[in-house]
Amino acid sequence: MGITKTEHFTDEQNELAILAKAIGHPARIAIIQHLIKVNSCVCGDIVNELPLAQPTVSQHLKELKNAGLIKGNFEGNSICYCLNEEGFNKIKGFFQQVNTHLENRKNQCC
Amino acid sequence: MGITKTEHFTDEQNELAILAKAIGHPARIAIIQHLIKVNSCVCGDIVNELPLAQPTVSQHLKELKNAGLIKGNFEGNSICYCLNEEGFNKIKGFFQQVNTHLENRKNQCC
DNA sequence: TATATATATCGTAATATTGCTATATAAAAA
DNA sequence: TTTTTATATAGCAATATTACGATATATATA
Repeated sequence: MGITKTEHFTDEQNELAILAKAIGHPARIAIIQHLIKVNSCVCGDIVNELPLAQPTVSQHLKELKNAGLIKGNFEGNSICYCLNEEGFNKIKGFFQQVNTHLENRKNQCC
Repeated sequence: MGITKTEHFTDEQNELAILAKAIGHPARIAIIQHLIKVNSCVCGDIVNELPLAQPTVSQHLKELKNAGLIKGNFEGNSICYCLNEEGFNKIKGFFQQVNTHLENRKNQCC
């Protein structure tokens, strides 16, 4: 098929998957890393930073935005982008659970 | 195309993307959550836990294993799965950087 | 050894993703 | 108002992913 059976999973599981999937591309990792470095910048800077055509970058930005991982605001002629806490806070809890688990389990692994 | 230009990104960016992408499916989130809950279990338990056919689950397990997020060891007739610290440790640093950034930036966002 | 049980692989259909060129839109500057 | 600059969208080709039934493999038990 190629179609994910989202209806059989919980909202939380689907939401976490959407967030992780959005992060799961090297171009989008690069965008996030760049925004960490410069705090905020206009779209054009990201286009210059990446080895991809402008429409492709625009598409990646859209996906990050839809997932709630970045925000974009008009700033004169261009659009200023920065990280969106909301999205990252949602995944934070998941990885904290993983870490707590990994720290607490001693040699109970198979 | 449909082909990611991995050669234009750093090894770290590609590695992080592979890990996030592996997590980016509700079935694989469900598998990880189940392993957190029960510490370790055999493949069949996961098949029973998920609303997917056995070959589909097997495929998801393979992807998590290839990404280094779970480990599987023979245990008699069946295979025992548990989380693999290695993979999760690799993403940990990335999210720590994100969190540090989000905490430190005040209203410097656009 | 033969059979049962557990898991993986093959092959395939449906759908999604990636990346591009061409083009549209929208704000700013001339 | 026209032009420039910045970003988004449409449309498309190549490739990847998801899911399944059928089947292979591999260990354990009888």
